[in-house]
Amino acid sequence: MSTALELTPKQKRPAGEPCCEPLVYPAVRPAEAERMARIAKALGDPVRLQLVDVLRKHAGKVCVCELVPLFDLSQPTVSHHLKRLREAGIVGSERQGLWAYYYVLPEALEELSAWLS
Amino acid sequence: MSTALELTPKQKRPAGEPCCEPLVYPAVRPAEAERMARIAKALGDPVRLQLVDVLRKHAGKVCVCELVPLFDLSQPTVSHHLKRLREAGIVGSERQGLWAYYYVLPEALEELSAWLS
DNA sequence: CCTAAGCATTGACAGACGTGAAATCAATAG
DNA sequence: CTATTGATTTCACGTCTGTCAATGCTTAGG
Repeated sequence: MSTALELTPKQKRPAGEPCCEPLVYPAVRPAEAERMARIAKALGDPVRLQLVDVLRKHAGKVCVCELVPLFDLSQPTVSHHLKRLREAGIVGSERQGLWAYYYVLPEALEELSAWLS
Repeated sequence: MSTALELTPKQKRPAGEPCCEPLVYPAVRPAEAERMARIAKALGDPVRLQLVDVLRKHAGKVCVCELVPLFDLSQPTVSHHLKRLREAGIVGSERQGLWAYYYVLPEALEELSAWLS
C-alpha cells in the first residue's frame, strides 16, 4: 500500500525516441487517495453496498433485525459487515434497549462522490 | 458474496413490542450492487485510485513507463494494478510499438458516481 | 540472427477478507 | 436472580490480495 508519489525523474532513455512526451502528474494527494480508497474498499462488497443503500434510502435509523432477513447470510456475518462500515466511518450505530440501530453518515461519502463526478 | 435479497418475511416476534415498525426494502437490485461493488472494490486501493486519477486528469492515453515512476513500487506490481483496473472495466489499454498506453473508460464510473450522489 | 527495452505473467509468501459456528455480552421480562 | 432475545465477538477455515523476484513475451535495432 505504498502511496509515495515521489515524482522521481523519468528513467533515462537509451537514445531512441521517448515513449511519450508529457510528464504525468498525480492530482490527488496521497492522504486523499488513502481516505477515498478506504471508503471505496468498504463499499467494495455487494452486501455492504446494499446495506448502505438501504440505510441511505431509509433516511433514518434502521434496526439490525430489519437488515438481517434482507440477506441470505447469518446474523453475525451481517453484523461483521456493519462493523466494517462503522470502521470506515460510513455508518454510525446506536443502541436502544435490546436493539441496535444503524444510520448513514452522509459526509463520509462526499469526498469520493465529488472525486467521481 | 451472497446477494440474494429475498425479502424473507420478518421472523416471528415472541410477544413483546416489535423492534421497529416499517419494513425496510432494498433499493438497488443485486445485479446493480454487484456491478457497483466491483468498481468500488477496484478503486479500493490507494495505488489504483491514484492511477485512475492520473489517467482521468490526463484525458488521453498514458504510457506505463510514465506511471511506474510515480509510485514506489516495482513495475510488475504497477502492471498488476493496471490489470485489476482493466478487469474491472475501468481502464482500457493499447499497445503501440514497444509501449503500452492506458486510458480511462469514463462510462465505467458513471453508475457508481450516480448512486453516490 | 542476436540483443536490449518495455511490459506482462508466474511463483511465492504474508496478511487481509468473507463466512459460519460457537461463545459472549447487553438488556429486558418474568 | 434467571431465562430469553438481540447483537457482537471469537475462532476457524478457505480464498483472495498486494508485493517482489524471476521469468517470459513482444517489438525495435544492430
